[in-house]
Amino acid sequence: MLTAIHTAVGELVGERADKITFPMIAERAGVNPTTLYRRWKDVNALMEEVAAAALTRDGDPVPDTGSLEQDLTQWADIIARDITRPMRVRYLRAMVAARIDIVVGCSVTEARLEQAVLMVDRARERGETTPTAAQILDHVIAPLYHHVVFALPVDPGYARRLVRDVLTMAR
Amino acid sequence: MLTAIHTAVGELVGERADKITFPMIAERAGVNPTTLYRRWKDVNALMEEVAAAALTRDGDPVPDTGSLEQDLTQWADIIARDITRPMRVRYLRAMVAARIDIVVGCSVTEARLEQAVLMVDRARERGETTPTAAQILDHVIAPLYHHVVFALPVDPGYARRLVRDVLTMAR
DNA sequence: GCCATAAAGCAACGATCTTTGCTTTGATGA
DNA sequence: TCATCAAAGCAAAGATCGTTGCTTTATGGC
Repeated sequence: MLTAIHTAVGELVGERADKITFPMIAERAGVNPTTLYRRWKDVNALMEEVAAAALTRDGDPVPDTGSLEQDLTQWADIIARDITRPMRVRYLRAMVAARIDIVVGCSVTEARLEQAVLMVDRARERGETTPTAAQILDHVIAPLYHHVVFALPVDPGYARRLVRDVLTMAR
Repeated sequence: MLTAIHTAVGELVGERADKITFPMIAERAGVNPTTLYRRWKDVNALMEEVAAAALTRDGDPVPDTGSLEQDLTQWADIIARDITRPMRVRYLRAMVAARIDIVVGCSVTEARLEQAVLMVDRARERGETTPTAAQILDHVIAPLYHHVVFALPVDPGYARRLVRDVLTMAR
C-alpha cells in the first residue's frame, strides 16, 4: 500500500517532473485519491518522504585504492555518473522545486561528507598530505551538482579535473 | 502593460514560489487572464522571460583593486550577498523548478565567466600567477550556488575561504 | 478622418483538482 | 466471536484552471 504509493511517485518523477498531482499518483498506485489528500498535506509533503527514502539510501562503498588521488577520481566518477542519470536529475530538480532541500539536501551532503572524511583519514594514516573533507565537498561535489542543476555539461574528464584541482590545494 | 505583468510575476515569485498561475498574475497586473494565455505558451514561458530580464541584468562593475585576491574576495562577497537574498533564492528555485536553467542559467554563468576572465586578464597583465577563469567558476561560484540551492549556510567567511582555496591552485 | 489589423477584454464552457460527508473494510482486543 | 476504532473507498459538490468564440478597443496607414 504505502510502498505502492512510493513507487508510483518514483515512476512519475522519472517520467514527468512537472505537475505531479495526487490523482495521478493514486491511479498508478491503485488507491483512491482521497487517501492521499487525507494522509499528506500536499504533493510536496509526499515527494519529500519519497525523496528522503530514495536518496538517503544505504552507504555506497567508498573506493580504497591506496592513493587518495585514485580514490577521489573513482569516487567523483561514480557520483558524476549517478547524478547525471536523467531520473536522478529529475529528482534533484523536484527536490529543489519542492523545497525539500532543508531536510533531504542536508542529509545527502552529510553522507558525502562522511565518505570524504573516510578517504581523507585513510590517506592521512598513510602519510599523504590531503585537503580537508570540507574542501573536497566544496571543490568536487559542489561543482558537479552545480553543473547538473544548471544543465551544464558533465563530460567524463570534468570530474577528474576537479579532483586534480582539489589535490593541488593540499600541497 | 507588459511591465505590469513582469512586476506582478516578480512579486509573486518573491512571495510564493510554489504554484504560480496565470489568473494570479493577471489579477495582480490588472489584466485579463486570457491575454496571458494567448501571449505565452504557459507560465514557465513567462517566468523564463522575467527571469532573463531580472538576472541578465546590466554588467555589474567588477572590482579592480590591483590584486586578484582582493578582486576575487570583493567579487565573491558581492555575489554571496546577492544570491542569499530571500527573493533571489526564490528566483533560483523557481528557475530550477521551471527548467528555465537551459536558457537563463547558462547566460548567468556566462556573465560570471566573462567577469572572471576580466579579473584574471588584468591580473596576468600585472604579472600575477592566476587560476583560470573556469577554475574560479568551479571553485568559487559553484560552491556558493550549491550552498544556496541546498539551503546550506553561507556565512561571510565562506566566500573568503573559497577564494583562498582557488588561489592556491595557481601556485 | 476612416478603415484595417492586431491586441485586449468578456463570457461561457469543459476539465481537473480539491474538499467533505458518509459508507465500507480490516485489524485489534476483550 | 463480537465490538470498536482507524484507515480506505465512494460519490457528490465546490473551486480553480485552461480554452475558445466573439466583441471591443487601440494603433497605424491611406
